[in-house]
Amino acid sequence: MQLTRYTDYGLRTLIYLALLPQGKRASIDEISNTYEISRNNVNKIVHQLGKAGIIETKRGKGGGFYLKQKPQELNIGDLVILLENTLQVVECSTPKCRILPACKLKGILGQATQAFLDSLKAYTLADLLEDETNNLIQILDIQSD
Amino acid sequence: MQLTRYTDYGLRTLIYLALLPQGKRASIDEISNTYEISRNNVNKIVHQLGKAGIIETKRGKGGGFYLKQKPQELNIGDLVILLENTLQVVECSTPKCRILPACKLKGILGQATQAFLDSLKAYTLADLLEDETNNLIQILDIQSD
DNA sequence: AATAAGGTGCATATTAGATGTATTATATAA
DNA sequence: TTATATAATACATCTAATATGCACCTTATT
Repeated sequence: MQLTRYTDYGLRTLIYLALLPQGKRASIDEISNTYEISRNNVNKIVHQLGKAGIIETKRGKGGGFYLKQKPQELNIGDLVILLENTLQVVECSTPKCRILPACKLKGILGQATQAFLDSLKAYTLADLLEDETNNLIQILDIQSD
Repeated sequence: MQLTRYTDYGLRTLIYLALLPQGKRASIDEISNTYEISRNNVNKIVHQLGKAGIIETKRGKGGGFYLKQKPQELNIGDLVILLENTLQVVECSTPKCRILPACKLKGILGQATQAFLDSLKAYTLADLLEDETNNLIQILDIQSD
């Protein structure tokens, strides 16, 4: 049971953006280089987050993107739902499982998935930033100016 | 986020076994044909369940396997832990994530995974068998003799 | 016009998972 | 003791989702 790297990278991108100084933009290359992840993947993530209204993107020279919402307003559960392409933990229909009409497993697994998401919904992006002993801003080499 | 088919098939195999009349054995071919799933996959599952002491397997003519424990003693959460090869929902180490030492996501996702498993731990194999309107035994064509 | 950025589409590579084939070990029955 | 039916084991191959690469388009700034 794993989330896709896409989802992971999406959350990391948002962590990066949440740490940017007010008014500053990030670029796809910047995120891609910082985390050493594929430029193309970041491209898609940025595009999706932009369409979802979570970040504001701007094309052209001097363009880039930044968080449109406050970190404490971005719920981790909702973000995972947005980024992950499927949350159906078993595939009953293709090929069709013989016991589908009488199967109680679907419902039980659905409940468990809901418990997973509910647990995540107790946190926001802001909760991913706090840390006492280390410093994410330093690790990510985010400039303060 | 999906469980492997292996896990799904493992649970289906156990459902089948739980419905067998006392003293009767199933074979790999029987399970494989009934659910129309790969013989080889069932082979591996049966082997693993045997090693784990959940079923009793017997080689040779007239061999086969049956549940060693009662359905109400087999916890779904534990079964998923047994069958699923990884429960680490993100891979932080390969390649190593830059923010690993300061990352709070790991813990939050770990909690959510635990919530998923705790939800499953409220059920046993016996809970997968009850159903009022349909009849699993009929659907699976399990003979009563 | 040049340049730097995101947007879009498609091709390719990678990998986990699933399936296939073959052989071995074991047990039963004829 | 031989034939047969079964699980155990090992390894090869196929498949599909995911991830990455490449090319080009669109937009904005200088």
